[in-house]
Amino acid sequence: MTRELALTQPFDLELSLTMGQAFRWRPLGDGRFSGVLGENLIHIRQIEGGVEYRVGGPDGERDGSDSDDGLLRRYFREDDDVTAIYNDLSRDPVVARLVAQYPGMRVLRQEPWECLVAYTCSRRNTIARIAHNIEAIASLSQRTVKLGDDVRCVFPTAAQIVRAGEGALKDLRLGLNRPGNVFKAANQVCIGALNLDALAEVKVPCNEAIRTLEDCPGIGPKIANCVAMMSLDKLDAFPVDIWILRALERWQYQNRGCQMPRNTMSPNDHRRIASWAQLYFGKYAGCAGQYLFHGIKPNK
DNA sequence: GGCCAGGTATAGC
DNA sequence: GCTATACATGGC
Repeated sequence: MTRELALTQPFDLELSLTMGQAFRWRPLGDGRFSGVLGENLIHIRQIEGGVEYRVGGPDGERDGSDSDDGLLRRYFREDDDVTAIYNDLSRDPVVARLVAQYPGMRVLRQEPWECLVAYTCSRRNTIARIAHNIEAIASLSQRTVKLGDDVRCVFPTAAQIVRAGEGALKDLRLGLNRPGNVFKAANQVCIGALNLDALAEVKVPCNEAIRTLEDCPGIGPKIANCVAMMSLDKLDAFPVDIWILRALERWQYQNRGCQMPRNTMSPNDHRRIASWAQLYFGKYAGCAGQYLFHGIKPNK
């Protein structure tokens, strides 16, 4: 059964799903996208005034419900005041231009654990290969969800990854992300040393969440900021990668107070730039960063 | 082959 | 603190 969901604010489904923040959406070729959200396999496309979607679970397609609507609204951050965010971001002329050019590019609210693993795989990697890595890791759950002919794997819990073992991860060829990193992170979550849901609470400030994440082996400032922004509701987090550095340089942000790193970027350089960005772009600095990332990346 | 891709940990100063 | 370097894998 196809279900319609009204979305009243600026929204570009394809751009939001494919710009490189989330890695489990595949085009089905007819304007629809297939993706796994928790225990649900979603087929979705944009229509006038919102989206229409179908949903499947372990036993195949089922009727959508109000709670599925809620799941999608939450994922798309429909609860944000998008126009207010855009107005706030438009204090900067470059971001203002990008917002006008790409309206409706939302920051998706991803699952923290999956987001952490995905960005742990992002070191010196390409978006296509991160997606490939994530699908490989998903297969470790051995739990499928179905919708018609489409069969996908649920993303494994930290406990399932620990159970699968370090050797299973090694076989997946995760590149610079040593298998040990994902495995160690899974262990930290398993034993409760890293409680991602607690970090998502409003009372936990961005910088505190980031500090906690950085205590985890294999997680540095870039990944910590990504996880905070895209899964822990800290829209002021500001991940700095080589594309953001290029954007800051290309659009001359040195002239707006940004202190660029001299050579290779140290954790202190990252903290300095993130602090500047939070002052300069404001409380939605992460959204500004997402626009800079999209604006600077080739092959759009 | 050489270079690059959403970085991080480590060892040397 | 800062800097250089190793790290794993695949595409162009």
